[in-house]
Order: sequence, then C-alpha cells, then structure tokens
Amino acid sequence: MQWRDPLFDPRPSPPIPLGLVTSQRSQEIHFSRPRRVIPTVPSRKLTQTMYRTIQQSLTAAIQAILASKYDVTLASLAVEQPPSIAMGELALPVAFELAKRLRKAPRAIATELAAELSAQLPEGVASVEIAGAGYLNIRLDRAWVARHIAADRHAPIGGPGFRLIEHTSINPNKAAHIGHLRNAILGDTFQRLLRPDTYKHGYQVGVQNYIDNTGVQVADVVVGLMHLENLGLDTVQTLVADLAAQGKRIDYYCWDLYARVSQWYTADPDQAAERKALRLATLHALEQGGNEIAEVADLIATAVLHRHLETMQRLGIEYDFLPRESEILHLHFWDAARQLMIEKGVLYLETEGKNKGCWVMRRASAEPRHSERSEAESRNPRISSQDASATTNAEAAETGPDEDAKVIVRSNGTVTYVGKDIAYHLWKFGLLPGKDFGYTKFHQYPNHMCWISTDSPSDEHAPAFGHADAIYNVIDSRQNDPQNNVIAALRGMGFTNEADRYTHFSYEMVALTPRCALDLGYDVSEEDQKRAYIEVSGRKGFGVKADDLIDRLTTAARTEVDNRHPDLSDDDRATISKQIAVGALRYFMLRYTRNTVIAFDFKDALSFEGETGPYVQYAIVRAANIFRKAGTTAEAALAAMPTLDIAPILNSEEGTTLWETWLLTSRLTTLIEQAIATSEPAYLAKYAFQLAQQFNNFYHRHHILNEEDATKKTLYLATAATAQREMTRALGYLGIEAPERM
RNA sequence: GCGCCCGUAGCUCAGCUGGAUAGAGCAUCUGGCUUCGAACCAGAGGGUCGGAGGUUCGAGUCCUUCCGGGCGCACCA
Repeated sequence: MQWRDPLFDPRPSPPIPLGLVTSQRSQEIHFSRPRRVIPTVPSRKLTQTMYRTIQQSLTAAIQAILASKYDVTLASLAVEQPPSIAMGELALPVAFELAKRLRKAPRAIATELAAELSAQLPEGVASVEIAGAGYLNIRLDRAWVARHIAADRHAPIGGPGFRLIEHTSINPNKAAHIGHLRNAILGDTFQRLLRPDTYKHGYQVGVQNYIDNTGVQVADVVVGLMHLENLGLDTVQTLVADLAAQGKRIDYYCWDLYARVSQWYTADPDQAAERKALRLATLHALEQGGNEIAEVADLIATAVLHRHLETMQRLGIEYDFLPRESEILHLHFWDAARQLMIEKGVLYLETEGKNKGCWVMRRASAEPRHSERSEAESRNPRISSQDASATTNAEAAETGPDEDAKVIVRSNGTVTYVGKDIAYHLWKFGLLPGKDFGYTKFHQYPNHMCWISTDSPSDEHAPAFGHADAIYNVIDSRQNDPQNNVIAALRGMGFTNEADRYTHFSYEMVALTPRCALDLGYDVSEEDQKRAYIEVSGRKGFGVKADDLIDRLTTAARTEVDNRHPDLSDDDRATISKQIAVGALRYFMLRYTRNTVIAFDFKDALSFEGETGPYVQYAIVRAANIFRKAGTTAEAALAAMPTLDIAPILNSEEGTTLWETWLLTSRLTTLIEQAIATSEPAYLAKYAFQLAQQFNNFYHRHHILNEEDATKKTLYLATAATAQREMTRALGYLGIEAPERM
C-alpha cells in the first residue's frame, strides 16, 4: 500500500489565475465566457509548497548522486509510503530500478545512496535509512511539518478555464428515483471539487441539467393525461393546481400514470398498433410545438421539473442552467451542426445498402487508431499485425457501404437523438456558428439564479453559457456507445482538443436487491429472485422514489435525535435530522466507485454506523464538544503551535498516534487532485472516513481535557483542531454538513 | 457475434503511477461507558485476490487465454 501526497507531488502545479478567485458563488463570474487569463505565479507559492519542496530537493539530490556516482539519469523517481509509520514517512524504491542496470545488489546501491544523501539532508527531512531488500526510507522532521500543517499551508488546486458539468438530466415525466440520485450526487460532488472556494482557486464551473422535454417519455405521459384520463389543456391545469393544493407531488402522480400508459400500449393486442400510432403522433405534435398537445406537455414537464429541483435542493444540489431539447429543435441547432459536419466530411449520404437514403457517420469502433496501436506494439512485440487488419476508411469505401455506420439523419429527413446531441455538444464547446440559446430566469436559489433556455430573446443581464474548455457528462454507463459517437464526431471534425477534454463521467446503475423489491410489495418473478439485483424501471413504475428515501432517512434520524436530545428545540432537532439524513444518503451514494453496481437495500442505506456519513459527522461533533467544554477555540489551539516544544512529544513512542493524525490531515489536497484527475469522488469519501477513524482512535487514546501537562494538552487540542478542520472540509466537498450536535 | 464493465474475507466494498505482512464496514465472538457523549473504541476468527499461462528483481494491479455475471450494440427516443 502506498499513497501519494500532493505536498510531495513532483508534478508542477498548474498556474493559478489569482484574479478569478471568488469565495462566494456569483453567477456573473462563473458563467461568463472563458476569460483567457495570463497565468501568474502566486507569490505565496514558496510557502504553500513547502512539502512539495521537500520531495523536489530529495529527488534532485538523488538524481545528482546518480549522475555523479553512476553516470545514470532516471526519467522519474517513484516515491511511496512505507507499510508502517515506524519505518518512516517516505520510501524510495530507486535502488531496485538500478539493480539490473548497475549489476549490483539493490541493498548495496541503497547503502551507497543513503550515505551520500545523509551528508546533506534537505530541509524538513530528519534522516535516511535502508530497509527491506533495498528501500531508502525517509523520516521527516515531525515538528517542522506539523507546524506547517497547523498554519494551513497546502498545495494549490485549480487552474484557468471554464468547465461545464452536465448531470441529473431526468426525463420530466416522472418522479426522480434512487438511480437519478446517484447521478445528481456524483455530479454535484464533482462540481464542488472543481469550483473556486475559500480553500482552493479551483476552476470556473457551470452546472447544467439537460431537460428532454420533447421526448417520447413526456409524450407517453401526455397520452396518459389526454387519452386515459381524457383531460385537455384546461383540465390538466386544474389537475396540477389541485394536486398542489392538496400537497400532493405531481411527479408521483406521473410516476403511476407513466407506468399505466406503458402497460396500456400493449395490453390489448388488437389495439396495439393504433395506440403506438397515437404515441408517435403525440410525439410529433410535441416536437412541432404550437399546439394543444405541446402545451399540455410543456405544462406537465415544467411542473415535474420544478419538483425535481425541489427534490435535489433537499440534498443541497443546485443548477446554473437548464437547456431544453425544445430549444435545440426550435432554434435549429441541428441545421448548423449538419452543415458543419458535412463541411468537415464526417457526415455523408449513404447511397447503397440498408442505410440507403440516410445521412450517416462512421462509428467510433471503426476508426483506425494508429497511435494506440503503434504504442501497444512498441511496448509488446507479441501484439503485432493481426489486429492491424481493421478496416480503414479507404478500404471501406472500396468494399461497399459501411453497414455499421451510425444513422444521423433518417431517410425521412428527421434527425436522430445522436444528431441532436452532437449539435448540443458543439454548442457546449462554442463550436456551433451563429447559434445560442435564449436565457430566462427559472428558479431562485438562496444565493444564485437558475436559468432555463427559451426560444425568445434572452432576459436582460442574462449570463452567457457554453464556450467550455472542458466538459463532464454525468451519464450512466448504458449510454457508453452514444457518448462515444458524439466524441467520435468531434474528433472526426478535427476538434481533437475538445474531444480530449470531453469526459463521459460514466457510472453504473443503482438496482434493487430482490429482497428490497419484495419488501416494497412488487411482484418479483422466480427468475429475478435468484439474481443479485434487479434493474429499476420507470416504465414499469419499479423503483424507490428519491423523496420517499429522503423522507425515510429523515424520519429514522429524527427518532435517534429525539432520543438523544429531548432538550433541544423542535426546529433544531429537525435541522439536525435533515443533516444526518443527507449525510447518510450522500455518503452512501459516494462510497462506491463509479463502475460498481449499487444493489440497493434499505438496511444499508438507512445505517448511521460504520462507514457512513453520520460516522464522520459524529467525529466532527465530538471535536467541537471538546472546544466547547474546554472554553477555547480551534483557532487558538492552532495559533499556539509555533511556540510549543512539540518535537519530543511527536517523536516519542506515544506520540505516534498524534503524528499519524497530523500526517493524514495533510492529505486533503492530494485526495482532491486525485478525485478530479480520475473523476472519482469515492476517493474523497473514503478519505473522510479514514480521517474520522484516525481521529476517533486519537480521541480514545488521549483524554484531552484531563491532560495535566500544558504542552501536551495544547498539542492535543491542536490535533483535534486540525482534524476537525480537514474533516469538515472533506465533508463539505461531499455536500455534507456537520451538525452542531448529534 | 462485437464492444464496455464486474469477479478480492460469510455479506457489501476499497486497494491510485506495478512495491515491503492484501485492507475497511457489516455480521459473529470477547472486552471497554461515574470520563471531551458508546451514532464510539480495542481485540479475535475469517483470503488458492474466478482459473491457467506470460512479462518483471517484484503482479490483486500489466499482457494473453478461458470461465462466470451484468450492460450496450435500431432509420426507437
């Protein structure tokens, strides 16, 4: 096991545009067109990157020794973490790499290197030792490092540029379910990692929630309203108003109706064809716009959309802009995209074969990938020319039509979903000539406005969206192929830079365990009961609705809070319960890595113990309680650090737990960088938990308030303070608040 | 048939650029509340990392192949 610390990261840090730093969310700045900022080096760099400096001087020293003593240079030097803190803080396996080249035993090389290095130790390094078969283990100056952590020196994160995150994107025809929650929580957490805040410079960020308000799913609910319920525009209006007046959720109503309609289509074999035709006619009317069907659709889709925003707001999830498919259609984004694609030669009219009469695009998989192949071959000669026989474009043209090509425009002249998506993504990158949405206000959050697209002129002072430097699409893994098609289109058009900065933030679905499905009262076939999990289905009305889950979590938390804090006011208990519920839910969705299928079970999701959000929240509350009882503050404890003689304590046997706690608190920047680089928020969730575990361990080992030695007591308080600070930050990025008490 | 993902402790999952004795949580068992709150901590048992080859000083991690499971491969949207 090893880990990397950004403080020791050899990579150069990206330039920071100091001028863009804002501590508060401000729509004027966040959504402005990309500001090309001339990178400047922050003046604080020298002090902020002290730890990185340790490593740099360390590796530089070793390189110098290698060059002078053995006449070799290494491209990079690996730096690892020893298995136990007792062996040091850093481990260099450099001797292993050199063993063969120098025809010398690793341990002998390590011995020579250690001798040379010990003669001139870099600042912050206490000693060098040889360990195992030839590791160079480095011990740090614990007091020196701890003081820098206490002063909150940390490596900078972020850079210039505008990054667009698309997440949630629920069809506005039914209630959000647990699968949508995973999507929204992943996207929202990632957005928090990127965005500027008081801890980091970050990147400029825009959060978009794409609304497919003219799709077949909305059409289905419209069919239900108009043909199953026999409602018209006015009576649908009444229905929406009535449900609102009764405090009923319109999205729940649609959830049931959608399932009924889906069944109704095929319920009577004699009428199946007729009903399918009705469905199609409804869809076309809806796409066309300017008719009663479209108005009903807009009414219901907008009402459901408002509910989705409410649901997500319960979890602290907010959006900046809601682009709708209706505007992509009505503002003719596709026409501009089509012209561009033809100009760039990626879209062509098929004149033969099964796709005759369609405008098609070659699939991503059919593209020759020269660079990848040559790289693989150079690494491993055994992978050679067999797979180089993949058909090239030229060959395909000679051997007939590409039957595997993706149809973008149907033979009847209508554009497919992928076509619309290509147009939308060209717009995201500012590559769609002459096209932009109209923008109008839609929903007011406490601190900012959420805008929605319109085909009318924009509101005054509407911000500009689009023109992103990089984009992240939080879309489940089942849409892998369609996403790759869009990326392939960009690449094919020569927008390679954009294609490289297009991240399909893919994740696996949330399914139900058979037991959970049975508990909810669903019919589960014998076959399904044998499976590990069952896919949720909006069409079948099969799943756990997001609001139901939040309600259950809140109720469960409330029971606990009522038992523990009968003295607190009703409002306070409600607030704490909500914070715990959100903490449990968000952590649950974030603790799994993206491509793990979550088999949902209430037992796991409703747990507040073990590896959960509330566990971390509880650790923070404990730390806060110490300062309350001690009559001092975390800030005061940290401020006292420079004056304390802490080296003897940290270097002692009993100081190891303390030191481990300090070391772990310093890794937040690493984890954030790692989570961003890999698009994997789970790493941060894991870290928050480990930090809480480490703190709890320290908490039980040292009784702070009873400590009689004044120096020790202050050091203990500072340890609690730094742990509390970093746990709170880590949870903040996960979108989880720390309650006052719990 | 093709593409992508997964297979690690009884269960649910981590394991980043290949590194030292493969880790958590849950469950089970044992111990710890008159303490800064036990939504906690300490300890125990539990592993052929799906199988087989290969590369490497070193493989859960990289390559090949096989097995098992999931998802996706429409002129639907």
